[in-house]
Amino acid sequence: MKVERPHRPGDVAAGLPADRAAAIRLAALRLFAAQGYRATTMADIGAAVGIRGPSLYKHVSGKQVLLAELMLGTMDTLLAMHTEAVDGVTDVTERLRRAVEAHVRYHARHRLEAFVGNREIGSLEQPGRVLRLRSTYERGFRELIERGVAEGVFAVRSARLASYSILDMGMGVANWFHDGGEFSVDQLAYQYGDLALRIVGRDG
Amino acid sequence: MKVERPHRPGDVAAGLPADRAAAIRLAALRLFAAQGYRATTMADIGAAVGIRGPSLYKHVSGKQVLLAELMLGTMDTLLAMHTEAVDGVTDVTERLRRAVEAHVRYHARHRLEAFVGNREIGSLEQPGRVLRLRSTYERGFRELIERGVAEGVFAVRSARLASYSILDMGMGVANWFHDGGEFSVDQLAYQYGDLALRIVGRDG
DNA sequence: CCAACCGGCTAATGGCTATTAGCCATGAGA
DNA sequence: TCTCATGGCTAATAGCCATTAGCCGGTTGG
Repeated sequence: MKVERPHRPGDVAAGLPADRAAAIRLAALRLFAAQGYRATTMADIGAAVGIRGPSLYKHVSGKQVLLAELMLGTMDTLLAMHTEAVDGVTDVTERLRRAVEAHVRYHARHRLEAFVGNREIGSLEQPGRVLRLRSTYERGFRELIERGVAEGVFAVRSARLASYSILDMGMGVANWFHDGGEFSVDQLAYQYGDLALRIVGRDG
Repeated sequence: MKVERPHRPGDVAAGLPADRAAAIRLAALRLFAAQGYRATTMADIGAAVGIRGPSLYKHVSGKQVLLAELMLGTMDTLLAMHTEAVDGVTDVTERLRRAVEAHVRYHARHRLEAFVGNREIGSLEQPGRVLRLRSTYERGFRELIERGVAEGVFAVRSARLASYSILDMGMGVANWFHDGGEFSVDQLAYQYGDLALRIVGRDG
């Protein structure tokens, strides 16, 4: 019945999943984002890839695992982008700019993942690992701002408040960004970098 | 069985609800915040006020109505605080400061309402009214920033980005604030006011 | 004193859901 | 050609849940 077209390298870049399991994960992501985890049924996910609910179990092991893998992958990608952006940069201003740009880029490019990741932590049966990764990520920003203050380059009353502000405004991007809007991802990242430097009192 | 202690004026201020219906709404708010709307059962809400699920229907008309009233009340309060804060203030800098302070005060004082309001819009069967109120609220900030730019007092590349940033960082307060922490509500409001003025390029 | 209401309760009702069991067609490899 | 893994399917399992129906003890206004 199904004509299993062989997978070509370009497909992933074009948004077409390589195999059925990947298609299922993508459909789950979209549905979790649009309706929420609990409101999404296995039948919904199945319908989105053209099969019935129970048939999903031939490819993935369950709904909760789908969510858990999604959220772990999200945090891994975010942390990887952060590390790569900041790697080898020692100047604290430049380092903050790059960290914020990576943060915003992530939330614009992976808006559904970010959206689900932020809303559905409570739906995770074992949120510990995800929460730990998130703490690590947040701490990186706070410590960077503290360093900038210690070096006399930044001026903030509270590094904690400044880091929360910067992180929260970047996460907000996932709520409204869409391709083809007023700004490209790069423009957005740059402008949020500016705003972040203003927040820490260093807008040179 | 139940000893209906007469209600005294101080009770509301102490967090004790005036009547059973109010107690139910408060329990629902807490549970919706902690577990999510869909994960919260009528039995849960009943247990939180010491009765069984079906008995709730003697006081409220249903789960969905509980959520809808909650979210409408949330937006009404937020808009009322905003209006009261900026009423009669014409100077654009001062007006922005007061608007931001009201915004942050709301998200610190009513963190559960804000939390639920932001997460459960998708659970509302008729979100139109809430979304309209939210748009109105956002527009107020954007137009205020545009005015500041037009007057040459603020300097931002995009009033839209600046307003989103300010709103998002204020909303983030609802995610971590708790009484007895490092900052009081007033301190928080003031500091976020400063950060907002920095964002719009006016940190006088 | 008593009738009616209030506000509990338990027992349906009607529906939905994740997951498992077991069946079957297809197609590929031996 | 035969076998068997693959990946569909439907039916069954084992719940859970919002809401309604109907019962009943206590309180209270007349």
